[in-house]
Amino acid sequence: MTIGEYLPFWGRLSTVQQQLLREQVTQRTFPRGALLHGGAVDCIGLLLPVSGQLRAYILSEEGKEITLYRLFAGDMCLFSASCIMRNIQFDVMISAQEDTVALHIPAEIYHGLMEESAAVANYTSELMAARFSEVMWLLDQVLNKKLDSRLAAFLLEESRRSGATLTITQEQIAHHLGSVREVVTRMLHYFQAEKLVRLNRGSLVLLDAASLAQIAGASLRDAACQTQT
Amino acid sequence: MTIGEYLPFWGRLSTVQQQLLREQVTQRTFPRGALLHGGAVDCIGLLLPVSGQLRAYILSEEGKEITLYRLFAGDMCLFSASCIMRNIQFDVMISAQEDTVALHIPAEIYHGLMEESAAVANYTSELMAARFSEVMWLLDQVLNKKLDSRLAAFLLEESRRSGATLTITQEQIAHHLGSVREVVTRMLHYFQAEKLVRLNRGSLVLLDAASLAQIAGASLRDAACQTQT
DNA sequence: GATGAAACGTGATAAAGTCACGGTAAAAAC
DNA sequence: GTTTTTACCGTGACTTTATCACGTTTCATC
Repeated sequence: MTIGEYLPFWGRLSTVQQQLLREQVTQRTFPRGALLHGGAVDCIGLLLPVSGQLRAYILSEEGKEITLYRLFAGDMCLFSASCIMRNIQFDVMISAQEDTVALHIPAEIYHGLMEESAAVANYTSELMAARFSEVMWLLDQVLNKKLDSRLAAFLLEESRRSGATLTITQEQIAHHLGSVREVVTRMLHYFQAEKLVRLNRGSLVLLDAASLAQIAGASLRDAACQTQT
Repeated sequence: MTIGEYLPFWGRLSTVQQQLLREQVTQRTFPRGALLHGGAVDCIGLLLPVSGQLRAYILSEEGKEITLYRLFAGDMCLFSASCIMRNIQFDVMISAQEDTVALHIPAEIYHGLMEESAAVANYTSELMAARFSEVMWLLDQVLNKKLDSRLAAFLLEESRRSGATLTITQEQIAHHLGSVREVVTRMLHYFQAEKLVRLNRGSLVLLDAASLAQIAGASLRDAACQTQT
């Protein structure tokens, strides 16, 4: 696996810069559940997931979580580079949702490239704009949508990746949505009463995706938006 | 007023680029309440407020608003440039809170500079990071803070600019906070009962800033953060 | 099979948003 | 200068979501 394929600006780097990256980029693996960034964990540089899944989220003092966005193979993880960005002082947590392999670019290296190369700097802008866009979408959801539609949309999005059976606890769902377990439990039971899902311990099965999609309404991002970097 | 003073990257531009800006940048004035961007209003390029105040906010289908951030003299308004940024597809509204004078850089000009100059591209990144940071702070507030502390913090921040008497309607306050008038009304009456404020039609007076600050708690950004660009 | 932890269930209460009014003061119209 | 209109404010009833405080079930492990 060559580095260049993961970096859109590769072709616009000098051979010296390309050589520098080839020497400095390393591959790292993170076990499911590992915390990659946030809290006490220091700045580690930039990450490019090759396989697996990373999750960016914020964590309140009381332990409430909400997922900001998730990163899959090929997406670039900017916030592991928050040290690069002064002006970013909020604390985003990033953890591996599955066993994840990622390419690692040390922060100083990337920072140096940004200074030298307009292509790299512009790529960084676009990347940040993409993440910003996702967070704005989230803010709109939190403020203006009801939880049942957000929950239905979440279930449908998950099932796009893993099929009708989702292996996830109700507490994890609540953490994704920025809600709490009790509320998710009650709502899932309402869904079950309507024969939209079947609940098990630690998993659930979607029975009626069409009705869920109707409840989800505008909270459901279409598949096209998902793949955007 | 020279353009260069408003643009940190001015010194790192070529004389040709500087000349281009001098020719293309114009001064515009917007009356209080004018909508500068969002909804049907098209992309206008980049704005640099010289005096006055701009407000960026989102608007739900039902008409609920929340302020994302505000821009004062010297801040650069990125989102009027969302056409520059593909990847930004959410709809941020920007309106003049007061009569506002701003320098205007046409979108194509700025876009061209970003392509050519790493300094401009990096400045754009930093700017976006700063806005992103503000929105993340807001998201945290919305999710994790109670409305009384957010309201108290808002009143204190406003009074920093305009003194103890705030000329603002309860509905406007609600729009800043992403809440609704009724809730703000009830909470303000609670504050009045506690002798923290005195309410009038279309205005209110802060009576006990210290107690308000205590209610505001962690929702109150300190003055240092305010001036950051 | 006992034990402990993780996951789930549920009722009571509180905070905030929604709905539907109605009142009052200020501004505009005549 | 009154009348009319509009913007702003007040309030009760109800819904949604969060919080608190438990209890129950399932599962792995000794």
